[in-house]
Amino acid sequence: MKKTATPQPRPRGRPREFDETKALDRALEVFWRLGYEGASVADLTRAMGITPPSLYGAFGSKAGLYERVLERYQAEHGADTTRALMEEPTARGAVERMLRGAARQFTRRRQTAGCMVATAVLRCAEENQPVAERVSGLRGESLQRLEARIARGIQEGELPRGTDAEGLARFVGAIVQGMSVQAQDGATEAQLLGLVEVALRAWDAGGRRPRGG
Amino acid sequence: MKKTATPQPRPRGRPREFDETKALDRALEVFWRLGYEGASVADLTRAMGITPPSLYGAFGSKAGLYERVLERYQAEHGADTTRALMEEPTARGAVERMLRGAARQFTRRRQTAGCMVATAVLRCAEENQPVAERVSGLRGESLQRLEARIARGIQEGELPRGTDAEGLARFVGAIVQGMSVQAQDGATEAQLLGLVEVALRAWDAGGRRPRGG
DNA sequence: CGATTTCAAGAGTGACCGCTATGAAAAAGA
DNA sequence: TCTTTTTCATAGCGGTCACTCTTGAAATCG
Repeated sequence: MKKTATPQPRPRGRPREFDETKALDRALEVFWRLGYEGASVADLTRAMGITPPSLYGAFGSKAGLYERVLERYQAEHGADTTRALMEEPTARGAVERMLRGAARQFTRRRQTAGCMVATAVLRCAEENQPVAERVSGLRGESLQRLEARIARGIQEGELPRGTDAEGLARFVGAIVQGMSVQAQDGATEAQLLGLVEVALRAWDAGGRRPRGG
Repeated sequence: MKKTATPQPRPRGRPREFDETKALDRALEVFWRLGYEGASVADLTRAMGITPPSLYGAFGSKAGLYERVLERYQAEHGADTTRALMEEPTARGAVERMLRGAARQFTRRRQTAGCMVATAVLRCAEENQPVAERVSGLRGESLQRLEARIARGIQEGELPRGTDAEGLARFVGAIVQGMSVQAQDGATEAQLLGLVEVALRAWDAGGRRPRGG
């Protein structure tokens, strides 16, 4: 059987010598560990195994590379969370899977602790403000998705009608962000799971108005 | 009546011309807003109204200045939290006062959003690792104080005997850290208070083992 | 007063920042 | 083969980094 013809003929000039995806993964590791400002172009090129002109030719700028890295991070490491929200039949189940997953993911050996987005570029020099706003926007989108899933839970009768969807979403978001901080401070998976236990009991009491003093 | 003799005679050489406390407050604002790495010595000296030699003469280094700023931050802005833990008769009351206070404090107008310690220097260049560890240590101490207050609540019978003090402390700490992130992302006091509402209901269910499915 | 001590300011230290000009090398098209 | 196109590595751009040398002013001491 004939192989399908390669859809795009080989481009004109000298072919790229490095694997863009692999280089991106190396850059991801560096940005994750050192942060946007803490990672210098020299750190990045060393890890990626390329020279500065290659980096700028392929990604435009340090900020452009970071943007590509963020996309890759969300596709590779944020997929579990997204799937939890999509696949689980209940909002409660989605949140539980999300939080337990985060506890494991944030404390994986051979991987930088914490989340690359939840606690990234919180403070930075004036000149890097656009990057900070980009990451802040990603956190906002996460909160939106969470809130939408909760709202669906209310509509489907899983949660009481008076439930504060935004408050609940911000609550869950805060737990994830706090777990990311504590993971970076050295917390173990077991310690984070203890935290999650308390949070999930909160969820179970979350929709209703407080019952008394 | 004679005044008590000044305990320390005026020092020999030319006296310092700038007010160290005021300069410290100006530096605090800059570090708070831009972060440790994002704040350059030029930013700091401009805000403090002094020249680099004066800064280095008085504080030794950028890291030394940051250390002094952290002390001042804890004394000035962290005092409410400390007092809540000390003064409130119940752990529950302390946590409630702490969280509501944080919601207001993290969103004060004319002040940088979020906490200067809860989400500071999470990622940084290799060379600044000691600073990151210092701030991480401060967060650890906060968790310790929180856990101790909760343990006291258990001992005094306020909380059930089986309560997971560490899990509960980490839970409350995560809420504060998450609130700091969300405040920096633009959340309002009302939004953070909604989050706190959910968290406090969690607390009320927090000590007990889950009651069922 | 002169001597001593300490501070402040201008000016600049080498090193590193993000980024790029230059030109050789490697592919395709003619 | 020869031109065109693109990528590569060397080398280095102007600027800023944290930090300090040098000089002279402002205080106390004898």
